[in-house]
Amino acid sequence: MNQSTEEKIKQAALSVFIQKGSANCTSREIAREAGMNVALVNYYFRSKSKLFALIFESVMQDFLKSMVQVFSSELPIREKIKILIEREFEFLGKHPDIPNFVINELARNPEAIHGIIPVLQMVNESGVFDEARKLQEQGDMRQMDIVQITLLIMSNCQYPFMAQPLMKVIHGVSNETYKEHLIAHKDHAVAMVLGYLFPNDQITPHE
Amino acid sequence: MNQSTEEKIKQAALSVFIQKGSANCTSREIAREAGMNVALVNYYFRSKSKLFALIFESVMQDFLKSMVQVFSSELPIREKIKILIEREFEFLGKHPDIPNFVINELARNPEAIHGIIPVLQMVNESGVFDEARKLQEQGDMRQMDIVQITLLIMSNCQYPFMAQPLMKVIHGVSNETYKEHLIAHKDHAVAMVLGYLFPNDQITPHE
DNA sequence: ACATATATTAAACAGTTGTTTAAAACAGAT
DNA sequence: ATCTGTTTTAAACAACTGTTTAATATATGT
Repeated sequence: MNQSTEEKIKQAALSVFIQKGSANCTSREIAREAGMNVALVNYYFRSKSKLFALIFESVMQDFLKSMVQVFSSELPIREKIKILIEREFEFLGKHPDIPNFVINELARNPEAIHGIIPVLQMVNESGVFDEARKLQEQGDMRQMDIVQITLLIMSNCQYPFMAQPLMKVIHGVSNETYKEHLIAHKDHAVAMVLGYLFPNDQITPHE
Repeated sequence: MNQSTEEKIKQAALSVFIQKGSANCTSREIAREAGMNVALVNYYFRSKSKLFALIFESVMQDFLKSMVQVFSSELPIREKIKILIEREFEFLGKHPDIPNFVINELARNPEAIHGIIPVLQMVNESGVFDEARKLQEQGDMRQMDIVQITLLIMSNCQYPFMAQPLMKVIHGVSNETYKEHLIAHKDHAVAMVLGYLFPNDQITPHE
């Protein structure tokens, strides 16, 4: 509970930025959420845009960290993909607003681009994609570009969370029902992606 | 070229709203894009939010129209899904910003909810989901909830367009290269979704 | 030509925005 | 207690927001 003022502001900014986006929230809103005066936000972080840059960078890190970690582990490729998708669903269950936030800022906020450099560095250092390519060459994996493999996995993980408001209204289901659909969808995503990437496997390994 | 003032404003509003979102653009910006005075926007549409409601409603219509149309056709189920995905890619190729726009407004703009009622009506009247359920019962289609089938299809169509800025920066590819990836991805989406929904088919029917 | 309704403009309105300023409250050291 | 540096506050700043007003231009019908 004994949290420094600086940390309180960061946490409030994280919450407000993700919920409303950088353009649709005010400095005063962040200050109110942190329970203090507006001037303090600029006292600690110079400007709203500098604070945003800081927050966005850390969100980008969290957003891609789990993916990178799984791939630098020593598991067989099928397990890696399975665990990757499961981890992604676990992460998104806790932070369902992050994909929309990230994609939206990247598309609409020119400043957001700067927050990406350290993430690129992390991804490159991890050698994720090189390893994926290697596994693809030596194995029975379907031949397709790494970009598209990434798309395959991320589409089926992130979109279901991003589209929650749309899906709820189209199908007229409650929050709770949709959460159950999300849980069930995880298994479909694993089975479908594995089934497509490894067409020679008869039955997707279960459990 | 002989376009009425009202239509000019609508068109400018459509463009600006989709590019920047309802919260991140100004009435003056819309007026400037339409080449006229700010006051005219309110003269024709009363307020910014009324104009937005109008635009959002029509975008929602376009957004879901093709999907509904395909399903009320008389094709066999596999063809329906294939054409549905291909149409979706065609539509998104022309309007890549719409999914992000729709999902973002629904998540962050309370007013956007109102724009959905006529769309719901359209979807209900079309009987899309009832027919999908019927096809599922009588055929060899994998048993899964309609919500999840919708998710399967929309995820693999819309996300690749929504994530374009993210993917470009992660994989370091140009606009043109990514466009090629999108084209190639369409076939993967068709094959993967059909392969998963109809597990008894040996090989996905090709062309 | 004139009268009337419509379309368009520049200017103003009150409220909000990010940011700065100057004063106050607080801490710790001497 | 006094000094010193740091934290916090209320108030102010100019710029910008959506919206309105009152005046001007344009079109239309007679």
